[in-house]
Amino acid sequence: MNKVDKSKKTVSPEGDAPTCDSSLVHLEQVRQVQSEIVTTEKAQQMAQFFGAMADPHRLKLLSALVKAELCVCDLAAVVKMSESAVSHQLRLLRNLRLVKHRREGRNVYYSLADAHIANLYREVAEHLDEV
Amino acid sequence: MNKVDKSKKTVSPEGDAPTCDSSLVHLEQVRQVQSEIVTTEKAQQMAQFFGAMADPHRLKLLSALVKAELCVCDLAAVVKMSESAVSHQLRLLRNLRLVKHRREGRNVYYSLADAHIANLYREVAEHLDEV
DNA sequence: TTTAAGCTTGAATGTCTATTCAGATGAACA
DNA sequence: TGTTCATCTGAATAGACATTCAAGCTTAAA
Repeated sequence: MNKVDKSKKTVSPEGDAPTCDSSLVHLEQVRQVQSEIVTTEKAQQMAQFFGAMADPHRLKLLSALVKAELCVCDLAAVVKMSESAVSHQLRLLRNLRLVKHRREGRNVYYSLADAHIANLYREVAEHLDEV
Repeated sequence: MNKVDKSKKTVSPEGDAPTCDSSLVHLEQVRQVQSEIVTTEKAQQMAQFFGAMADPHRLKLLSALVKAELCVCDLAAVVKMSESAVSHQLRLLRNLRLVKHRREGRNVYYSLADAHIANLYREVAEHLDEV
């Protein structure tokens, strides 16, 4: 998770002819691919999403929530973190819509936002077993 | 992407009885879930993987490689980064087996390691469009 | 209405990460 | 063999992130 595009490097201005700073082996292909790749905005959005899952503690929280809806103090106990730390992480997951929450009395219960998240989690877990 | 488990917090030692530092609303459920969640090792492995996709520049590289096999200088041109920066990022992706490479003369061509990566990429891209 | 439990929050600190820069490697070509 | 091109690498700097600590809400029970 980082900023992005405080970059405007010195790369061939993609303007004309086979000019280039440090080559460009396949100019045509570069142009074509350049027009097809993901936009910076979308890439940032995706990076945020992947970033949310790029932390062992958050993955443990998610793997717990795959099993059951749990309140903060229980989650803290399950993953052995302080409640404050868990709360910070849950806020992040909440902001990115990976989890949702509801209040019941003094407790706040968290659960996965939707089935996609669980599926994605499982897919990667299985992918890594294959390799 | 971070270290993990230089943590051993002060949470109920999960050992015995209904003891607990700061409550524990559902002791039984906590025990059960605790036995079912992902291991720390696996969580770290998954975090590394997600971490590899948690950067806009790397996502652009991957989205380019979804379209075509490309050499380093072309990739640099496509995503408008220095070749050095691209090389650093590709090394990371290579180490985590997201991409593979082959040398041809003085050029090194990169491509996606397998179909899983492309699928995962597309899934998340689409998921984010839904919301 | 006091007190406390459950959760959230902001600031501060330590750690990790990405880029840049300079230099090194390996392959091709003169 | 010497030179150039394409890529890689290590060190250093700057920026991002996670946890802790202390304090602030909100709800329920005394």
